[in-house]
Amino acid sequence: MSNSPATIEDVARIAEVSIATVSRAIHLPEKVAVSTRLKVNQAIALTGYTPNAMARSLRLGKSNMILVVAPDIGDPNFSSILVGLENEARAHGYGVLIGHTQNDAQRGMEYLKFFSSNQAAGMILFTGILPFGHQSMTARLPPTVGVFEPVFNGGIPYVGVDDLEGARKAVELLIAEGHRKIAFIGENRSRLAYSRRRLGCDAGLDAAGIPAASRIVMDGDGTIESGRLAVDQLFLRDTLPTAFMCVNDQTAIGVMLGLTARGYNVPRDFSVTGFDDVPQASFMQPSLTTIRQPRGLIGKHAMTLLLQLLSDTQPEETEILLRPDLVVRNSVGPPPRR
Amino acid sequence: MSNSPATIEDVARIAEVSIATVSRAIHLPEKVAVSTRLKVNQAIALTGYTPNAMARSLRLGKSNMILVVAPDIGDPNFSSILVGLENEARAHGYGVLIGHTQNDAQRGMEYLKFFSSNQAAGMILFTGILPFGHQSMTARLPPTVGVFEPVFNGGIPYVGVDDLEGARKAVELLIAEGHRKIAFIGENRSRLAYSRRRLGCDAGLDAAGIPAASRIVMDGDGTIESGRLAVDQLFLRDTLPTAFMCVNDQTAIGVMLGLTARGYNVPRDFSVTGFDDVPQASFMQPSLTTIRQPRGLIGKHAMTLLLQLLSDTQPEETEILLRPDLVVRNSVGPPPRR
DNA sequence: ATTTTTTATGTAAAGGTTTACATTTGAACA
DNA sequence: TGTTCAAATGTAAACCTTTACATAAAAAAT
Repeated sequence: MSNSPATIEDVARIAEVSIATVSRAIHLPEKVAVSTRLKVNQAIALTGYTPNAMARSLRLGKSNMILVVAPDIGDPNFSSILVGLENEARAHGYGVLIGHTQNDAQRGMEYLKFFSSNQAAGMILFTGILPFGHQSMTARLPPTVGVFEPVFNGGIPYVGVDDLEGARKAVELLIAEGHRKIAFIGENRSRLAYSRRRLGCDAGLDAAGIPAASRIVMDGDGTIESGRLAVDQLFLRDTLPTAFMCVNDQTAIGVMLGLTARGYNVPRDFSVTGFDDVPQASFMQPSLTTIRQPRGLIGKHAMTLLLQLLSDTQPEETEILLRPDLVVRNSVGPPPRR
Repeated sequence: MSNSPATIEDVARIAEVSIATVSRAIHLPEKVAVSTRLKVNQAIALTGYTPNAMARSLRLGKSNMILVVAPDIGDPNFSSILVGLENEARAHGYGVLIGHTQNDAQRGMEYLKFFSSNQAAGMILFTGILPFGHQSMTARLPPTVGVFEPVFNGGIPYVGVDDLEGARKAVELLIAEGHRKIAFIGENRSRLAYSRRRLGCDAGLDAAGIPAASRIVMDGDGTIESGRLAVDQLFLRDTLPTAFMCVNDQTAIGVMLGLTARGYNVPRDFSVTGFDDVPQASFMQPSLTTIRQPRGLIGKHAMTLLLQLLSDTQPEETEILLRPDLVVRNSVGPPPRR
């Protein structure tokens, strides 16, 4: 029992074979005689041998780590997706590295080093923007898959929820409850997922024959604050909606906070919907009606896709859209009589 | 411009020196003549050379990755601590790997492979229990630091908030408001942080001269559900408290949900305090009075400590306790008149 | 019994670093 | 001018794998 970890050579010596045979016994067991395979396995068990991942990666010219880049690790959507990613990665012998950029291109660039230094084989992008400056145009990108939000620069496979369909379900619920004046909160041109949600909202309103002229759209960046702000701005106008369809749950929370602060009751006076179903949504007062993101599944699929990319299997699909489910809670009711 | 990444040899050729000199120019610049240093740096810039981390780790017998193990990545406390850890790690040339065990010893064991295979140099433990079975007693552990909660097995450095002091601040607020019948919700012997909070609560009650006989303690595991359950059980008894001091915010949320469901108003009928100040706490109705965890700071300190351990610097302190701040919001008021 | 084919194993190189040791260079000294 | 010493650089080994190629052994074919 030496105290430094066992190497393949220790195993070979004990099993009385060459190191090549040990390596083969591990990676190509069918190429080695049953009797030797047995000896090798015993030696491995005896020594507690684990292959040195560094030496392996060096020889193979390929790491077994996946870098997950997010602008904000604290995003309530992030952790469940990460769980999905991590499970799937581990099942295939990969580990997960994380990095957060805080929307700083400088920091993004630093993560590129993980690839040039061979520390990571592929990348999962949590937000739809390549975290690198425009230098990245010259350096070719590592195998990359976007999650949660389509990648703006294009050409990068993406796994997420069907935003358009989800938004449509939300607006259809509001229409079914009798709402006709519906405000869309969180218009944002630079967020592709948000644009799609806007499109879904419009599609639903179109289908219900609600004239474009009567629609209200407020800008927002998806933060609680932006939701609150939108409410304040709306109350300055003369026409108020009866329902707020928010681009995400954070915005919806902001809207509800804004309405409550003004003494209104949700859903009696106004209805509110969100999107994402973050954990918080179910504990609001009232609990928030929203669209569920299948976060674990998104992570799983994205990792599968990336692993395919890494093994040079051309994946058949370049955009996987998962089904969004409507989660009906207590923030939606019929519009008040006027 | 070849398409495979530049190696130290490419740099050496261009700078017209040996690879040893290049290596030294990078790691021991003072050992190399100014003129050559210049040539080397130019060659590095020209080639875009980044040292191959695998080769480096192999040679050094040491990885530059830190494994962060948590039972649940989705824990609302986790992400901010992770940010602190990651910032500090990156500033010292380390990367952060994450793993979640879901309290499964089997999974925990798998993460041990990261060390035997040299993929990680040290470990941050997010919860006070070693994630390995009892085999770990034989294999010696990698350099490890606990965060958020002291490690049960002992002997492992720990960085967290001063739980006792924090709990004491919370209970003192309740006492100052006039409460005398205070229930502690979330007693749990296997969670060291929770035990300390209980101790802090008792200390505050002792100091106020509130007799031990009049105290109420309910078990709980820190989940929302356990908070709700505790309320249900309390209402079966004949003596009710006027205030609920909860072991963490999740529990407090559960308690508030339980009280609201029964038609009571917080803080008019009952007061509630939490612990942690999770993001959700400020958006509850009413917003939750709680104790703030300096999460980013905890991460930073923990990583500093671990880095010291890794460089064989014996750290002077083995337990770093950060100051907990009371965050006064709207869930606490005077007890109702009876 | 000899040759050919198949199967199992071994040998040695390569992957990109770091660093102990050896060598060269040039300055300082006698 | 020749000798000594310090500083700067180079050479080569080591870290641990994987795998192309070579070899040996066994099985199959002649």
